[in-house]
Amino acid sequence: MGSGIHMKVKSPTQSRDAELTKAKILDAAEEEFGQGGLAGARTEAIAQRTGVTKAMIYYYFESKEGLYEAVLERCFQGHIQASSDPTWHEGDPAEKLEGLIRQFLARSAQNPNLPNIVAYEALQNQGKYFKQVGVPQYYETMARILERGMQMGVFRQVDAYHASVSIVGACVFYFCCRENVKFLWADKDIMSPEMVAAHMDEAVNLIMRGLMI
Amino acid sequence: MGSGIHMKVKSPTQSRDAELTKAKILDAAEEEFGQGGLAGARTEAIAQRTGVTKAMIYYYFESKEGLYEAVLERCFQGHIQASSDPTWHEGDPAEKLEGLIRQFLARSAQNPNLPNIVAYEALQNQGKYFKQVGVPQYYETMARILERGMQMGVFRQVDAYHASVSIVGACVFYFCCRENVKFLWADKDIMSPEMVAAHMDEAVNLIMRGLMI
DNA sequence: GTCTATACTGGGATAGAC
DNA sequence: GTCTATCCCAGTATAGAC
Repeated sequence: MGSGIHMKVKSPTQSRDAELTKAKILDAAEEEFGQGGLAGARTEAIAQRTGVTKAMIYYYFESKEGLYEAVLERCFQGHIQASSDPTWHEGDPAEKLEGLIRQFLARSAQNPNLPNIVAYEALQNQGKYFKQVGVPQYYETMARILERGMQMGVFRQVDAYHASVSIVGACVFYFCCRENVKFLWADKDIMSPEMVAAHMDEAVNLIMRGLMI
Repeated sequence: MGSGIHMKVKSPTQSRDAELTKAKILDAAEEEFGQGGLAGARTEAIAQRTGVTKAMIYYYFESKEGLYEAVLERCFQGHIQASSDPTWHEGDPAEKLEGLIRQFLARSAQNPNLPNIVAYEALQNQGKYFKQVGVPQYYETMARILERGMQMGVFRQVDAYHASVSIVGACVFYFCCRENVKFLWADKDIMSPEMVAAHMDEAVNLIMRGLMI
């Protein structure tokens, strides 16, 4: 998963490994940005999580914004790469859409920072960095599956973009507003595997049935 | 709507009207909290919008948190009062649910601060103030309509709470993440009446069809 | 490459005059 | 009831030693 360029075998056991430090900063930053967004995150907190000093952050990423961009690129790479797979546009559109949605839900459940960052990006930064990283193309992929499904008579007639946004909303709201809705399940952990599976099934059913002819 | 206690008829025309000042602060604060949430809002900005000084905010609301609570109570009062209307639980459940959803969408469109505050509450405050103000009961109302619809055989069998969350998500995501998705419509204003109406129809159709037997 | 120390700024909150 | 002035903490960013 590393760049592979840095394969020094004799690297000393001491804490002077640039790639490792960078990676640790990115991990900590993702967590912080997930909690406060770009504006709310504290560089001091990121440094403390990482175990280095604030100065290191500026040494490697130049600014808070630079770090934020690096985090965004790294953590939405999965979504973006997945969405550019041409096989989404072959075979049964209903099956493909369900696959895309389930993958999306699985990623959100596995890393709850992602949904938070999505919401914060819109609220704090007007989606500026998102556009830069190429997230909008994810919606394009979904819309294209919908278009093909309509042409093939699998889906009813909808506005592909509006529908895509509503679909993503039905999936992601549970995660990014989990702190608001957790009160509905006093005795359960909202991110437990069982609860996540239940949300997945409910959301997928609502969406797929909502689209069928 | 005022307390009624303060009914001085001979109040001078000069700018020394407590109720008016309070109301102006609340208006400005709602806007600011909509843009930055509790943590991100700046009291200085609220004061400037209002045309008074920061000191006034503390004079009337004691603290930033106090102001925030007052804003929340005022601006979600509509949702909460509406949801406690017993007539939601009479007549055709499908019709009632659609009515509730359309009302919810209309309110969100009319005051886009609401969806933003909803999201910020979850992200920044873990829904703490929301619970205080009684927002969770809104979901209870929706869940109850769903339950009755299932009993009557109008809706298919779903988990009423999970479904409610997905429904709200499908409705509200368009608004609170409008800055992320605006790029999908390069030439249109996402909050224009036409676009809002289109979202409404798509969301309502997706949800209602998704629930029907 | 990593640290300590510090310059600089912004923002919440309060004291006290009017 | 409203203002000005100010305290003080927190947070970004940098300089410079090691």
